[in-house]
Amino acid sequence: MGRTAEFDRSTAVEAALGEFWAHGFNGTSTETLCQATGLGRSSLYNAFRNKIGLYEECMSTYLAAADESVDAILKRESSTVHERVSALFDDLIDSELERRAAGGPSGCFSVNTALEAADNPELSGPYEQLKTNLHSRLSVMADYLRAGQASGDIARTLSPAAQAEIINGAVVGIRVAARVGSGAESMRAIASGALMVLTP
Amino acid sequence: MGRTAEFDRSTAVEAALGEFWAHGFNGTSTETLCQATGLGRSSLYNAFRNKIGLYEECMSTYLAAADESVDAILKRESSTVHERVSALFDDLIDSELERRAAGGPSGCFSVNTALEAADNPELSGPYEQLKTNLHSRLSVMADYLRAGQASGDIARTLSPAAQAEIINGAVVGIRVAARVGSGAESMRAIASGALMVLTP
DNA sequence: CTCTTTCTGTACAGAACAGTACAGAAAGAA
DNA sequence: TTCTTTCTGTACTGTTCTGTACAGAAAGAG
Repeated sequence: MGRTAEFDRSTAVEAALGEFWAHGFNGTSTETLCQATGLGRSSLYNAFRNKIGLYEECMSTYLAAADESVDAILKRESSTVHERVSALFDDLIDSELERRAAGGPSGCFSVNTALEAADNPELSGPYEQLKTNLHSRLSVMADYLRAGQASGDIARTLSPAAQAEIINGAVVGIRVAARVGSGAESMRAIASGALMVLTP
Repeated sequence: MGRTAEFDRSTAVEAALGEFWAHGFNGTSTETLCQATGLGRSSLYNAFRNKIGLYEECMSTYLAAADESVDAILKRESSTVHERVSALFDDLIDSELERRAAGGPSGCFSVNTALEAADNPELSGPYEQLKTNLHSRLSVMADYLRAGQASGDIARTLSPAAQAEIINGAVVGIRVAARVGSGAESMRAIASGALMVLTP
């Protein structure tokens, strides 16, 4: 059976994610990753193949957690569709503020990756991961809004697909604002703009 | 007086900007910058001090051009405030599509920098440049919208400052969408959302 | 022309980088 | 115990990186 690993894989991935999130792929050295995870070089390369392999696992972990957090809010009972989308923004803004207060990285790991990976063939793997996730998220949101329009919770001024794009755009706007150190009011303003479009 | 330089400074900066824009600061080597600008290492370091010096000059150039382009549209006579903001989005989306068609870098150099520089002390110079520019842009836009509210062109539902944040958020959303390869409809949807908030 | 200054090309120094080789340690299997 | 497998630490390889040294080329000043 062989010697058992001394580290916890998901803890290591979480630590590596923190570094990649803050400093990007090119801005994070393998030495830094060893220190952050507590792993030696051999263990790190043995477990994740190489730097890109580790990055891809960080991305998967991040996307899965993000999806789950959104789903949890959207599936809440006893509230209207509009209220749940509003709760989504509240949750997003709260988590940004908490992460900032805790000294963690601001903004969104997948937006960071999107910008860094767009013209970097080495990162085409994560870039495709991310685009696939974006499309599925937009389509889930559009379906959700379509139901909201049918039930009268959501304005019918624009198509569900367009509204989904607007929500996603606002989420991106808020995360970038967080990254440049904007205050809570700025983020809340963006959220309120998107919500106005949904209000019947 | 000494030997005259064989290269044109602003042409070189433009070429370097293209590389930084596409691949980021960490993703662009000085060797690549030499090739893109056509300068030898000595000339490059002699003219711009170091990699960061060149980057800062790219940033200044980019921000000046962006400011000028926005100002030109906002100062147009013979149209309402609402129409000019709408023209701003049209121009933004057109330029993204054109740049994409021309094989140039998508998205926004300053948003890219914002995300890469946020936790990178080496890039604190450009990061501050960028934040200063953002604040001045928001304040100019808010003043502009305040006048629009007074003249009845712009809805009074939200404060001019909040509306300025919403417009800026939408611009960021559109630029990030462009970076991940989204189509024109996606970008236009985001623009239409922001414009709805401004419509009286 | 000659002198001084500035630019340019080559070649290089020193550091940081991603990834690997290998020996030894740990742990279950037989 | 002994064997086999897997993990871990150290040391290293070759590459790439930013920045510099220096000699020579160009161009105006006197």
